[in-house]
Amino acid sequence: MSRDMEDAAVRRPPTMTDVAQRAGVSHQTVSRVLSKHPHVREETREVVLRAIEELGYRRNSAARALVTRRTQTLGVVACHPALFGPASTLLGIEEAAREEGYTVSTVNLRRYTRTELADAIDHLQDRGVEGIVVIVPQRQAVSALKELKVQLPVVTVEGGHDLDLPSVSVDQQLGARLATGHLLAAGYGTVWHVAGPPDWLEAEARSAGWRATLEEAGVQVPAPLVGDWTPLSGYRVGQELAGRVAAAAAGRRSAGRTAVFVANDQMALGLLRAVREAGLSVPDDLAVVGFDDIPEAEFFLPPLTTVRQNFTAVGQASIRLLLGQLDGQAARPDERVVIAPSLIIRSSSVPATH
Amino acid sequence: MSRDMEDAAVRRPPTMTDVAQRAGVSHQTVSRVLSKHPHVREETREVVLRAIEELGYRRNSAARALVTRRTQTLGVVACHPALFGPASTLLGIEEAAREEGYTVSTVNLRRYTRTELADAIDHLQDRGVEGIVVIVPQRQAVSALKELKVQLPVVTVEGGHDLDLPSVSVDQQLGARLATGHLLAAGYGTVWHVAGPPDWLEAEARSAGWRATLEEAGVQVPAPLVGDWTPLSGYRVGQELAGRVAAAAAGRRSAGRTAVFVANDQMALGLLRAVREAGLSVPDDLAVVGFDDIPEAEFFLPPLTTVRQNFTAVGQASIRLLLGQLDGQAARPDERVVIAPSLIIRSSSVPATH
DNA sequence: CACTTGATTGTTAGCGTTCACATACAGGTG
DNA sequence: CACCTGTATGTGAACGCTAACAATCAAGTG
Repeated sequence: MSRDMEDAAVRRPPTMTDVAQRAGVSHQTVSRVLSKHPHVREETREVVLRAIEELGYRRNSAARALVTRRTQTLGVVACHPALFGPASTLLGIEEAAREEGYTVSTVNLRRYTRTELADAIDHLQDRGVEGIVVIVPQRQAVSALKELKVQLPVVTVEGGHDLDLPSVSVDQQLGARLATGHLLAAGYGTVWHVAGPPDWLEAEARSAGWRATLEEAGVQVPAPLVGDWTPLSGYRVGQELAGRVAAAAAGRRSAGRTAVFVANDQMALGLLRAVREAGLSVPDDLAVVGFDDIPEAEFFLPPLTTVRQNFTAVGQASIRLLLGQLDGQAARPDERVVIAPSLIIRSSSVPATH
Repeated sequence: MSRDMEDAAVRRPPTMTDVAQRAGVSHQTVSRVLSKHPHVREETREVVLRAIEELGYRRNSAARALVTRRTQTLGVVACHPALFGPASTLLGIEEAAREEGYTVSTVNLRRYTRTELADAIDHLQDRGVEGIVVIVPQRQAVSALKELKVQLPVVTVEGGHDLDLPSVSVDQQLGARLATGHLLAAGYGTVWHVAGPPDWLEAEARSAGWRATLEEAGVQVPAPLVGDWTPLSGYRVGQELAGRVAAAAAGRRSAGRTAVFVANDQMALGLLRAVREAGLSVPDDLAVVGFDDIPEAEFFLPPLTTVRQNFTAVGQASIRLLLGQLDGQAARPDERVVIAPSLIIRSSSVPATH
């Protein structure tokens, strides 16, 4: 009985003191070896390392965190992590963090309500993360975050730059300008626009970039159509658009073919299907440009011209900013990183007759 | 100077003792309130809660973990987390874990070498996770894991059931049978197969299910074509297949149209494009069935018949198994969970002439 | 009324680290 | 040779919490 209990006690993981005992040194020397302190004799170092090896010892992270006040953990709040963009960003963040010796704890939200966001941040703070990256693509979430007044260092991603927090985002306006400009340059008279949901900052910025480009070119700005990022919404909008294009084609012959800039690739996919079903040809009757460059885009029918975002860079930048806040005690709410997207030209925007 | 230092010291987060002092009780009473111990007078409970509120106190998770020996954290090792399947599984895991009061730390691998896997698991163990979910879709990774002999509870996902570890996976064979059977039933004489990379267990199982179904039906089994999951590889294979189908069509008229079961939706997309470009029609000249039901599949041209996997269920099951191991001390390596997939029929496999 | 019982609170001792400090010894310096 | 300097080690005290054990008091019980 007493023996059993002893055995059970022995089975618990070895501590630094156990290692010290085995190596014939003090626990502090073991600690020094582990933290690569310079003043340790090579011989003792080896003895300690051998003891560590033999016992299968690993430092207790909780004890370490307790005394150092550092958990070496960062939190991430994400939404829609099964979509290509968010998932890629998440990957970039995790890799960059691990590179710097940090672990990442993620909380995924189904919807972006104030409560859910608050709960997520609470959860992470309770777990002792040292800082948080919040992916806040929606206006609603941004204002919720503004009211929350988190005690920890926070970096926002895709949340615009209105907040008094360091932020990283892709230059969505630029992306929209590249797309729209490309279509105008290719000789299309009009560029329609299928926008994302109104409260998404990315949707807004892409709309704004599209509109500005048209205005600057002195072209009339058609009323934007609105989708919700899903292929289905793109399909529905596409049906409507196909109708208008067909009517226009019947009305004025050769008045300059029309084009459409769709706010993401998934909606563009749905739109392509609708256009096909309407018996129209892409790009001859309607040129299409998307946004995101999901892996599938190259194999759409036809292959989709689109705007590529460097999600890895976004992830890396957000970690850089967060760690910057952790090191330099002072928060620098003015730090903004803007990543430039690039246009990938494929056949959905290049008429064969060209 | 000394005042500054005092201020800095004061600024550090309040402890349980601070709360106790303010509430006029012992720190232990505060602890009892927090852990919902029954024997606390309602009045004191309120006083304590108010003090907590006023000081903005939160429990120090490191101190808690140190004494309870529980970090309330689980680790996940994933690969290709930007792909739909893995990302969805990850999401399911995180949600299920959070539901149970656990936090999830993720490590993403670029490639599945033994070293990378070992490093990832090491990293997680160093961080004190209580258990690990490993998504091991490749044979190579499974054998690496076998040799690793991790001390912690481990659950494998999509790693087959050969390991002496609890495991969760989707019944890939069944999925392949549903797909192949559906095509045979629809009257297609032959079902080709585009397989995934050979060392992927999912690819193997899907091949096996396809082969078995054909054999059971007494149909000749064509040599499988092989891709690497990417749309590009599907495109290349599709070009080859289109050539054969065209040749066959020229040779024997109406000898029963052919069909192909592609091991994932992305390759199916590439294949669809190749078939189109070859001037053939899907499903009239060639019926296509995919696997995964990615959100885009419904909007392919034509909409893709495919096999849907319930990734959320996979995530939940893996957490259930892992927590089961944590509670019931004894590891139960015999626990297997198999999730049944379902066939989603769309027009890529239903000829219009039908 | 002494005696058990249960509710409510407090006291003390770790958990396994790191940090600050003390100690011991070697080699140079005046 | 006393004295400083730097290297190499050990000692003791936190870190902030929970668990185990006391202690106190009110309410029943025989």
